[in-house]
Amino acid sequence: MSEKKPTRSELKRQAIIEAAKQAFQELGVQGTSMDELAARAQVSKRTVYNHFASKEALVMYLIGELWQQAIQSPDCNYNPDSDLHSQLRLLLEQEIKIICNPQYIELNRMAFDHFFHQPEALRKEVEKFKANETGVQCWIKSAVADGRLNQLDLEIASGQIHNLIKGSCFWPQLLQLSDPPTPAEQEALAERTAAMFLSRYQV
Amino acid sequence: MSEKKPTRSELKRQAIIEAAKQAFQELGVQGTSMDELAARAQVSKRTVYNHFASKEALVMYLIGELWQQAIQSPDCNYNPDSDLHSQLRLLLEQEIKIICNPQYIELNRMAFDHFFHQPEALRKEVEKFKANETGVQCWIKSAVADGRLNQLDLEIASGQIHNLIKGSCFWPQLLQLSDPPTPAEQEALAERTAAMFLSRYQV
DNA sequence: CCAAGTAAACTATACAGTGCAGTTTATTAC
DNA sequence: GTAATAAACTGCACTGTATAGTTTACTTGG
Repeated sequence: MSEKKPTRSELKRQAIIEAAKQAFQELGVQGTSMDELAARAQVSKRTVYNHFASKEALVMYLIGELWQQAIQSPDCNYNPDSDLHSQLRLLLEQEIKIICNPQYIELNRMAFDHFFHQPEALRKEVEKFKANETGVQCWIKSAVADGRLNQLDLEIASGQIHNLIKGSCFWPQLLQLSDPPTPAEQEALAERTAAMFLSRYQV
Repeated sequence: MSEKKPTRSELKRQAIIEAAKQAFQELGVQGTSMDELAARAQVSKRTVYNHFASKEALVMYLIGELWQQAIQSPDCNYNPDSDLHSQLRLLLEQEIKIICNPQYIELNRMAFDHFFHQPEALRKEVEKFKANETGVQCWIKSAVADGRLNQLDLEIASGQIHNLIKGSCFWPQLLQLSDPPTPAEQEALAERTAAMFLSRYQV
């Protein structure tokens, strides 16, 4: 019974947030008026403004909120006693799964929409996501130190991996040019990316 | 003397087009009002509407015009008697040069801005650009037929090359996340992309 | 002369955000 | 239980601004 009852105010707030996520994704931030938004949330426009000082504030809140969910990045987990290929493949599968997550795409779509003409602000937002790329970098570093990969430029090598991945399952989805890949396609992508990377760099 | 005199009307038209290119790139399509545009072109707003029936028509005209300049794709040019690596490297350098062309980026930025919330129309526009990718495909096919590359899936293999390239010199520039690469950087990109591709697929 | 351009006012619409009077809901006091 | 009270929600009219596109009366270059 420590379960709390959500107050009415809380319910309205959630309705607004939910409607905003939906509408912003569907119509774009620019394309969604606050009247439209209030109608979707079945809430008076005044109430929207009681919860969020401005449209901008609402957008920034959503970006911040969704951003939180996407932080957790897979660990390094380099294992000196096991096959490089299967290790890398597994690591990439994890990264791919995160990137393919529709919410992750949504967030990026909204952020890009909002920031498309503010390159400075966009740069800042995107930097946050760079954190997700450190897992692979860490693994590569370990494998090089262990003498099982040739000397390489860490930035470039990990960049190559991420370009191979994102080119298939991030950019096209961001622009809705293709549907998100199925789990089977995700596995195939991890497989061939690992294969290509190791062909190039494995000792 | 067959050199023609641009009529005044022609001059005005060009001024409008020039101002539009500039303004749309700088402020975005949405962010540029027809008043602003006319002011930049030093032309009365009515004159803009005499040349272009609507803002939409102007945008579509620009997309079409710029698009024309970007079509010519490098030829196949597979040579059975020469080094694979240097051939591929050269081919990629050509493709990279096209992709890095600021006008090419501009065009895509404008198109994406305009079409971001019309996935269907965007898909159609982007398909036109797919033509640019056939050069590499043709080369790969020739090299495979010549027995100097292993069997491979053509779509996937050429996709890998283009993902490696675009991840470095298209997507980031499209979103103005980084500056266009210098010629030296372009060469390095061609070099390491060719190297990676051949590590994976060369016999 | 006249086709084209010009300036400026005008129409119509859309939208962010505010003000306010009245209503609902939840809490507290009796 | 019920009345008083505070807080949140509602509906709606309203302000101010931005912008696409039009109209009109006037000018000018070829």
